[in-house]
Amino acid sequence: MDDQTRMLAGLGGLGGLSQADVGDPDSVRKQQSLGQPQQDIGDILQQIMAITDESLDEAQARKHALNCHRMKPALFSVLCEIKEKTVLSIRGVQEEDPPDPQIMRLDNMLLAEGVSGPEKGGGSAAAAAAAAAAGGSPNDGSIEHSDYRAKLAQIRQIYHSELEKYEQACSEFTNHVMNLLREQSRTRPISPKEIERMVAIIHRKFSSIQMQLKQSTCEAVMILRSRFLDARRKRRNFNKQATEVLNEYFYSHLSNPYPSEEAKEELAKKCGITVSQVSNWFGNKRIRYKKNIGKFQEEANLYAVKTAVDAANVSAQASQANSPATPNSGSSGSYTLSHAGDAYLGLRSLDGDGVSVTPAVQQQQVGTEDVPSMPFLFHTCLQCSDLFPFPQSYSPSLECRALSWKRTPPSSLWHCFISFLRQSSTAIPLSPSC
DNA sequence: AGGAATGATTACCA
DNA sequence: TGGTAATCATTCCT
Repeated sequence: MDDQTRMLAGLGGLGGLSQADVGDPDSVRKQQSLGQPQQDIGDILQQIMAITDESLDEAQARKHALNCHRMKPALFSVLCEIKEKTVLSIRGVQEEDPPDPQIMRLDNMLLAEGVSGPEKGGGSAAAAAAAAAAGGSPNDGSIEHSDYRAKLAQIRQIYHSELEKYEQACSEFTNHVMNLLREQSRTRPISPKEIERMVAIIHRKFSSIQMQLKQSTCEAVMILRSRFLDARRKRRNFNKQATEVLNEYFYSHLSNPYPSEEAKEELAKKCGITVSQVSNWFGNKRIRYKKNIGKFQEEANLYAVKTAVDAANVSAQASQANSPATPNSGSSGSYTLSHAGDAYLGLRSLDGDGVSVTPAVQQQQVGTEDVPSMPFLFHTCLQCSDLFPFPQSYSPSLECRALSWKRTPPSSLWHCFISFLRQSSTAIPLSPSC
């Protein structure tokens, strides 16, 4: 019995075709339709047994012969078609998945945190952003910053190595399955489309594993970040010198305690803190001062005197040098003199209903505020308290609280203020116009 | 230990 | 975007 014959004998299910009929599909149909007697189960079993008795070489040879048979492609495609129509069509609908929003979110986050995407500066940029958000000092910040960066790099490394492993496993498994299916497609109906589908299923499975990996990585980054930020919350008070510099600026700019970006930078440099810390400090100071001007009176007086003395010293030095130029007129960096302005207010004169200030103050006020703000006025009153004994019952801060710093005070408060001045004129000599 | 002081954060606003 | 107001969390001081 040659291979061809034996193979055909093995194809008993096809209806026991004779060798002469095998090459002709029409004769197959004809014989089936004629109701040719089916082989009984015993015959089939016998044939199966015969196959198991075959040697490997024989089986390979038969397989090869089967693959080469000219009927095979036609039968294969018919069976594939039937399979496609019955089994595969059921799950063939949900083929093209839209990109999972969850994965997109995770991807974006990993990219933003510098875990995925290009390595260059990724982690450090995120760390810097976190540092900026936290507004930590540059000195201790650098230590924590590098620590954060190192940990982030570690997470990044683990993430990438795991991702690589998954991708490798995915591709290996896909190849394996593809080869297996291709191999099997020689003996059973597996269309290329089905193989593609199988590959897609495998990829989906692996991408769900990847999503878990991404989720875990995101969690790790979040934990790291929160720890990093928590560490930064552990604040330290600024040193005495820094506080002094900030207070000096604040009280010498009491009418407008809003340092420009340049001034903030300069202050930050002087104090050894960040610009955002300067902003925080001024934010806190303004609000706390405004809330309780009385409490800050002593401090304000202290700085007013200090600044005035400093100004006087520099002025004396300038006149000693016989220089006609205004001291500090050419300096854009230092504010001590050029803005000593408000500090002089404690020593200023009063004239009429308006406020007459020293030339230095006038220079500062013109163009910034035509009308002094309420905290400014009340602070002035308090600074003058040695000269003007205000009644204890009156608390300017109560009125001030309701007003924002720069808002022009309502006329009633102006009148209130002026009436105080009038009352006070009995205590000390004032010009009749007061 | 407990309150005050203070730097940082957050929500909201213009 | 920068400011205010409230609040939190930590440090300082008594």
